[in-house]
Amino acid sequence: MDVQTAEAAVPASCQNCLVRHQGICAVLTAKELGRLSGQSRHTFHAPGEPLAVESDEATCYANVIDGVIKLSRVLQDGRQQLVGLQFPSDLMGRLYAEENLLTAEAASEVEVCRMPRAALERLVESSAELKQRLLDQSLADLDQAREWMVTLGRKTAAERVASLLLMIAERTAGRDKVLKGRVIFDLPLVRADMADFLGLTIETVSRQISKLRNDGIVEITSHRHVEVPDIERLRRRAG
Amino acid sequence: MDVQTAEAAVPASCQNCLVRHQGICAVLTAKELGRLSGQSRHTFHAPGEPLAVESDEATCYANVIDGVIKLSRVLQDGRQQLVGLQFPSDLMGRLYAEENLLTAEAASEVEVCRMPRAALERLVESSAELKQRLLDQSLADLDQAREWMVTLGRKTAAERVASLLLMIAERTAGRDKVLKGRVIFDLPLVRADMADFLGLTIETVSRQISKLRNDGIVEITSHRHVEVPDIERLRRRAG
DNA sequence: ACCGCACATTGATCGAGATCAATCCGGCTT
DNA sequence: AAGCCGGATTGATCTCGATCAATGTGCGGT
Repeated sequence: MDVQTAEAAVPASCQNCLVRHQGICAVLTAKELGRLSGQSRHTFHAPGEPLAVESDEATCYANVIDGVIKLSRVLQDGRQQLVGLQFPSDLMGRLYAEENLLTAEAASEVEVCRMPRAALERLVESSAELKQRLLDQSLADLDQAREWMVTLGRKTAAERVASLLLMIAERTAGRDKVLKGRVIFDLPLVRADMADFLGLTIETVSRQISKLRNDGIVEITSHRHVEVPDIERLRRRAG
Repeated sequence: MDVQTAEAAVPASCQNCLVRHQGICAVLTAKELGRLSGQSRHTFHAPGEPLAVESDEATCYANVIDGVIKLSRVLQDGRQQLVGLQFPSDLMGRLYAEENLLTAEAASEVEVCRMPRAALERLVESSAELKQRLLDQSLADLDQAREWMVTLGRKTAAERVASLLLMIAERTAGRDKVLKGRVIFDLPLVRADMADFLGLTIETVSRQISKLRNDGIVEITSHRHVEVPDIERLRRRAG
């Protein structure tokens, strides 16, 4: 009964949310969820649409519901580097930052749940579990960022492209299909984004993908749809 | 009086510690410090000595007292990438990790204060301030790692070397001398380490340093000692 | 003072990936 | 169906940084 009443108290907007039981929402009580959802709004964004711009004032956090968001930094002369991707249930926004350190834009069609900075930060102060969750998340993000430093600093173009496909396959696994080693997914990124993530040019990314295709490591139809017959072979290519 | 008695309760080993009022120790009470110091031991390490090895069991955390520690990952074939540096008052060790994700080794002569994993983790559970400090630290580390992703992915060799000198100058400032724009410091890294941090070769690092010297951006005597007459000029070179 | 060794610099050449330049392809509009 | 347009592929050439190879330099030991 308790469970049912508690669940009944979950706000309607959260009831059938795709990430209700993932990410930060997983550790919130119905009451906390209620408080937060009162100040949150779901918004939808087309590919390329900016959700946050570097050095703008940071006004809100956003929980990713669906789609993929790319995080990037640009140098004065326009050179761009993607520094991370955010998948559903990831929280977008650097905790405690007064201004955005990164630019965030929709990579694919995206749905997010935006909430004001103060609302989340207050909740963090009152919920040790939430704070723990955020600590765990930032530690995992740090691990990932360092993993990419190795990719960017020491891997060849071929290994970089394989590493990216592998990373996306792994983060997507479960959401899409996996049949005894065969992984199927859709790339959330266009070639230019892949190049900006990997510190390469579009042409080099394209050539390396062609090579992977010729070698039977991946099967690609329609530029975005990827099938990996044997994920271990891909892993070996990733260095 | 309270302050004095509290301070008197600070364990002798912490009383004149160089980082007593920095890093995680800054937020600990005399009592907490006492509990922790009972299980801690100061150790000294020569350059090159490993303090933790990738994929070994993680047995302890270590607070850096003096010197610099390099964090790195190596690929199977021996290619190496430094993914971070730890300066005095930084805590070495990935929170909650059962095994080391990175190799840590002394870059210079190093003094650390080692404590068992369980001791620190228990303390984190009992001190919200400590947990907050660790959250702040991991967020800052994440910012830095992403900053380096830009350097590794999109900057030229010349910009990378300038970026590294700048970073070390900034993290060292205060510890060493700064006189109206002129920054003086000692490199904690040999050329090979710099190359592994920047995703370059020793030769390229050396050539770029020579170029900076010829252009009057830096003055270098004895390979390790660096003087930067105008830090802003260096910053412009860093892209 | 000399040697030896580790680290650093400098030079010559090579090659992976960038750049420049055509196509190519699939989805949309008219 | 034709035309267009953004993204992707493929090819030719160039360039930055890697690689290969000496040479230089400072420091500790004898």
